[in-house]
Amino acid sequence: MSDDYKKNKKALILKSAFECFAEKGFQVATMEDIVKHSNISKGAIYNYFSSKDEIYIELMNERTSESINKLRDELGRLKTSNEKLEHLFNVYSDVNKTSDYVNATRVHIEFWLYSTRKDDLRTIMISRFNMYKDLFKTIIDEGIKNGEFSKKANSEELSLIFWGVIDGSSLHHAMLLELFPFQNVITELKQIIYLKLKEK
Amino acid sequence: MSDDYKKNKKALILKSAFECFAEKGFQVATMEDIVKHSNISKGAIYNYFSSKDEIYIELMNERTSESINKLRDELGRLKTSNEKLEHLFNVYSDVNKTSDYVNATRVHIEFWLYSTRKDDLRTIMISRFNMYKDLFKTIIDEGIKNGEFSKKANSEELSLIFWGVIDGSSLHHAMLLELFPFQNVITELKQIIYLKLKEK
Amino acid sequence: MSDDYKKNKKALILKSAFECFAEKGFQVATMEDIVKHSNISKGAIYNYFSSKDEIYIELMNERTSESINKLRDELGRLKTSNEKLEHLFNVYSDVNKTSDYVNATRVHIEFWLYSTRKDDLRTIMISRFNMYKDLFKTIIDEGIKNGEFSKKANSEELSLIFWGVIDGSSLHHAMLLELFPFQNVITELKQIIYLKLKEK
Amino acid sequence: MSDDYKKNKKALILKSAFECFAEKGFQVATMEDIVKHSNISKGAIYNYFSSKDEIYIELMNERTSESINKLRDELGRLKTSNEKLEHLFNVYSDVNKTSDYVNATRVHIEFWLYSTRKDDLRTIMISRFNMYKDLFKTIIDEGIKNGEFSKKANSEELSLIFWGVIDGSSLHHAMLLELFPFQNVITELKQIIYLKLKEK
DNA sequence: GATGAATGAGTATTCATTCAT
DNA sequence: TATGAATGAATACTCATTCAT
Repeated sequence: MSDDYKKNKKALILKSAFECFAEKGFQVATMEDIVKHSNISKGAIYNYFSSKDEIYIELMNERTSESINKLRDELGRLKTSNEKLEHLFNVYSDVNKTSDYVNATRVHIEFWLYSTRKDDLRTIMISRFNMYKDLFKTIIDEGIKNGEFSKKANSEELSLIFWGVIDGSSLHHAMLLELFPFQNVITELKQIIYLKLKEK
Repeated sequence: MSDDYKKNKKALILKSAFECFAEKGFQVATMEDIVKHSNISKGAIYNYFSSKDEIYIELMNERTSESINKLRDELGRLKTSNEKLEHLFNVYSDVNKTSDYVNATRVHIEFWLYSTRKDDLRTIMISRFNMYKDLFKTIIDEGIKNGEFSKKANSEELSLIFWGVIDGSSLHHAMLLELFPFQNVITELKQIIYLKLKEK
Repeated sequence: MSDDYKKNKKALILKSAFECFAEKGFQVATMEDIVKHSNISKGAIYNYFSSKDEIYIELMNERTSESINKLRDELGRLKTSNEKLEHLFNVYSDVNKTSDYVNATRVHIEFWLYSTRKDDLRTIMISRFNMYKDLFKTIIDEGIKNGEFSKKANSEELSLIFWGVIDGSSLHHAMLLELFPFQNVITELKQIIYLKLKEK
Repeated sequence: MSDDYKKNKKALILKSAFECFAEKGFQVATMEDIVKHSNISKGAIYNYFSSKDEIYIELMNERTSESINKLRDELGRLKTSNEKLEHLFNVYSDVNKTSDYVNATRVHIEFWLYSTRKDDLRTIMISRFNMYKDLFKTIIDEGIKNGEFSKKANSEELSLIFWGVIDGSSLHHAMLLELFPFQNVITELKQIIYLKLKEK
């Protein structure tokens, strides 16, 4: 079979797995669920992945890489630090409307907790986290350097605040759904962060 | 047996359960784990709780009630909105030093995700969330009313930002441990929120 | 404590046990059920009976002895074989109206099956069965001897038919309840048995 | 795997289950017993049946259907009401010699009691009972119509007596085994029923 | 004697993984 | 490669019995 065929099949399995994990949670979703959802036999799945854990890990790997690459790509196309920062806020301001985002939140946070207890994963997740952190931090640092932002801004902490709000609010949003004014929160967050960035 | 005896036993079981859930997660921790950890027999545990789920729910109920009551109590003793807000920041600025807090985070967030999928729990958790939200919001609203804070402040969104950072950063902290500068983040958060609260 | 007190308590326990076994069956009813139903503590019950099995066996012992003694007593007061036979038919013709009888049937037949698998009980139950069989058989034999019944009657087989119908119909009745015309069956049985008994 | 293979496997499991239930009773026999007796793994059994209860119910369904179909088939081949009735008596006169019959009795009567307490099963069992009842009753009714039997015969009650003796005696036989003269009882029953059927 | 909390072996059921076809 | 039947260790929960008070 061609490599393409295999890649496709793997992708199909991962997609199904994601949907099953989103619906029930990783622990509760069974291989049988994935079999039914994907219409791929149990044996076939085990030809591509050696365990349920591996599916989980590979799935999250792929999703995170994809998401971070996409972000980097988009940011790379923008010029000013202002534009870049703006873009970051927009991404998360829009994203919440889809019910996909709620599913993604559940799966990602469950995986985050899961990684917390596995040293090999923990290392990976920490470096991933730092990538996200640096994404924001670098924008601020560059903005400071080129005079767009105030020198008083603490890029490290502001970045951690930004990602804290993103993850914390995603968690809250996953529970409250339409009751949670995700967009307003992001807008306000942008405002107060800019108060700091423009502080004299 | 006295009511006190029973209360004590229940508390003992809950404490053990919390520690087991913290170590392995609710789904992975087994009743056998709790038996071994608590030195209380399986049958005895089932005399006090009708299921593993009930242990989980009662455990979280108790912890949340306790925590929110404690907060309210402490805030009730303070006079100005400034003092109250300050207190809230301090609570979460200090709390992170204990490894207990990491455990608590893991268990609480896992329960949060768990509740996301059970309608009866979801209702409860939403009202709990609103209590926390209102705790912060009320301080701001009162501060605005009595002139301590700027009228430009959006109490609702600021509250959601505050709790977003608390929960999001707790999650990040649970992974990064001492690598995560929890205190600095809170300090910075306080600063930028105050920028808004003091805005003219 | 007086012997009377003890006897009373035992009787109370047995009564409760019977009602629990009737409701759920011996295997399904728990000691806890008996505790709740009797308002006698678990420990107390074990002071009077050494096991659930013992309760069952003693309960059935008592009920069977009582029932057979009552029958013998009533029959002893009657003179002719005709009267005696008539009485026997009447007893079972009336008995079915009470819902108590359905309960008794369930418990007795379950115990009968249970005894089937325990050699010590089996011996006892066989001798019990023979007592019932002889009760009917003796009436016929005496009736033949004193000329009330035809010499062609096979007392042994007629007795077995009688008790077969009683037990079989009780079983059917326990399922069909008011749909089962117990009384009609007994009446018809009496008729055809009398056809034989009066055969020339 | 072919449908035949599956049917076979199911039959194998049911056969094993029947033997285990016969030996120990449904409640006492464990899934582990069936596993050992059948040499089929626990998981495999659960691939074919969703619970121990389902095994029980499907087992009894099958056995009853089979038995009633066989009876109907055999009776259908016979012409006169006399021949048909004769056949029915013969079936139960012969059947008792096998130890299989004792096992069947135990399992069937335990299931009868069990159904007594489950409304869905009760409905089914009542209709099953009526099939058996009608089998006998119809023979009598036809015999009356075509002049083979006396008009004085009450087909309904005679049928209930017949099945009462069959079930009651089977129960007695299950306890007394070779001590119970099953054949003689049936012979005598036939005689007295015929006395009625030939009554002028 | 009475109480009811504690014990822990026993039970039905699930599910990740394997493997013959 | 794909299939899905088979495996069996693992798990939540039950309940007869014991025993400290």
